[in-house]
Amino acid sequence: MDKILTTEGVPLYVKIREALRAEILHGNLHPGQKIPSEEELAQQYRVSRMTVRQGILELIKEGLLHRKHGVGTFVSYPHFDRDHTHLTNFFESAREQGIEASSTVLKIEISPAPEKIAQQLLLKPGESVICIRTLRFVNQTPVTVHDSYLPHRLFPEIIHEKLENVHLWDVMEKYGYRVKRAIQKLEARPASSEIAKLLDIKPGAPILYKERKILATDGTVVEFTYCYNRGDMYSLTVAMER
Amino acid sequence: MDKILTTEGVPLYVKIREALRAEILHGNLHPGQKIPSEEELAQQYRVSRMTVRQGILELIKEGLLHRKHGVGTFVSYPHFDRDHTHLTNFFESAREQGIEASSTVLKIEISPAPEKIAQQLLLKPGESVICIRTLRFVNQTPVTVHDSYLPHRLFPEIIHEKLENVHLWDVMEKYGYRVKRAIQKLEARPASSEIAKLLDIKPGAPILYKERKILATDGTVVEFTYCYNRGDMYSLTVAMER
DNA sequence: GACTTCTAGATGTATAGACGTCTATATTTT
DNA sequence: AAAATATAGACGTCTATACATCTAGAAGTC
Repeated sequence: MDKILTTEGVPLYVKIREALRAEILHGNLHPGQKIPSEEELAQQYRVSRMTVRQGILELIKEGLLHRKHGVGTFVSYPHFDRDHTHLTNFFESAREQGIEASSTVLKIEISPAPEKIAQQLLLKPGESVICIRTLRFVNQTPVTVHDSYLPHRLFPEIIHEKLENVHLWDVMEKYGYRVKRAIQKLEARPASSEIAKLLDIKPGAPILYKERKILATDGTVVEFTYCYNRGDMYSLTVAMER
Repeated sequence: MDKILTTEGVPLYVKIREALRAEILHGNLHPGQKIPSEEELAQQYRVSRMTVRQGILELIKEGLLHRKHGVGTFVSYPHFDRDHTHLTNFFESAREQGIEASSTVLKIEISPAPEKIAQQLLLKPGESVICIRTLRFVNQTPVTVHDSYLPHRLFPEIIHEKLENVHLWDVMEKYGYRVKRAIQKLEARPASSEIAKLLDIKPGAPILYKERKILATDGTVVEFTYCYNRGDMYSLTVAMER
């Protein structure tokens, strides 16, 4: 079965990588099965072993294949993706789980960006930002306080929008920015008296504290938010890969 | 400055990778700066270009370097280009940041799996598991308690291994399992008196609590761990996509 | 001055071959 | 039967070389 790969302009190792991926996806190679050795594939596709190797190594990095020195290369078992890698919208995921969710806006104002915010949003010092403090409820119980900062330049009219019970991200889409990626830093912190009062808990009670940077599809930083989540009513599940 | 790397048993590309890492960490190469070309490094270290390339490519995968076709290879800016959103090995990432890390084993025993553990590890009820409690230190300060559960069947002799100051994942590799993926559930919780004593904090102080399931490259569940991290000394950064 | 073209330097792709190291299995020895 | 040993197969490391492609800046042209 000598295969000749004729498409031009595509590197050979990419063709081999994709050929292997197709074999796996179509079930010709199934999970746990050993694939042909580098040498065999090299002969089959009439390329050098190093070229085959480069293709295989990329599939290993992706997690589709794995190998063991001196033994061989094998197809990995697919992992059940229970939504973990994905960024979810508070209202959407609450609705999916049949939970009642709502939100109120406690404050909204325009002011010059504090230094840290300017740095995170890639703004010039003093450029103006919209600051929005919201309180979110699950089944009428307050669970989260958000202090969000958005570049005023990108969303000039947002203060006139209805923001109650609406997700900011949906509003952003009206301005042409679709949320794509979040980078979140997580810590456990004691509740300050201010936050404790809002969340109806004791000062010092554990808070899941998040600093969150949101990027749009084009890479623009559209939001920076401090999140204070009630420790006893909030958990976050994430998947990470090596 | 022709460098001869004499240590035996270590691949050349690893030596070059570590030499470059050292240059960056010690500030001889600073963020944004262009590093010597592959050809120059090859001559400097007296190896072939492909060997240099392999070392560089690994640092790029780590996020320490980045490159542009036709231009050159550059040192990344920390906390900006550098990707700290991947699953990291405690000891490796501490070393990369120049932080002193250590760990001790408080308990190790073999017992039948509790129901929840069996479910998470995909074991039959009552199948035996290895339970390991470790305490991790950063600069001599205790920061994390781990209660890890591994299927006994997969790692029969692990209780005889040296586990102090060694990452479990490195030991697992001896048994042919390479860690690939983690699914982690995060919460903020108050410290129990037991955990508080171990971490040298007050009971009730905030803990970043994690339940962590670890999958190997072939998809096997190799570990389930409860992690108790000191809230004031531990943070986790994750990236999520829509 | 503005535009186009050329070129040096850097990374990207690809080859062929050599030898090292690891693992499972078959073989031999005890 | 059990243990030690040898071996074949597969991946891991490394070299030397060649040419392709990309980018920034230099050189030339209008």
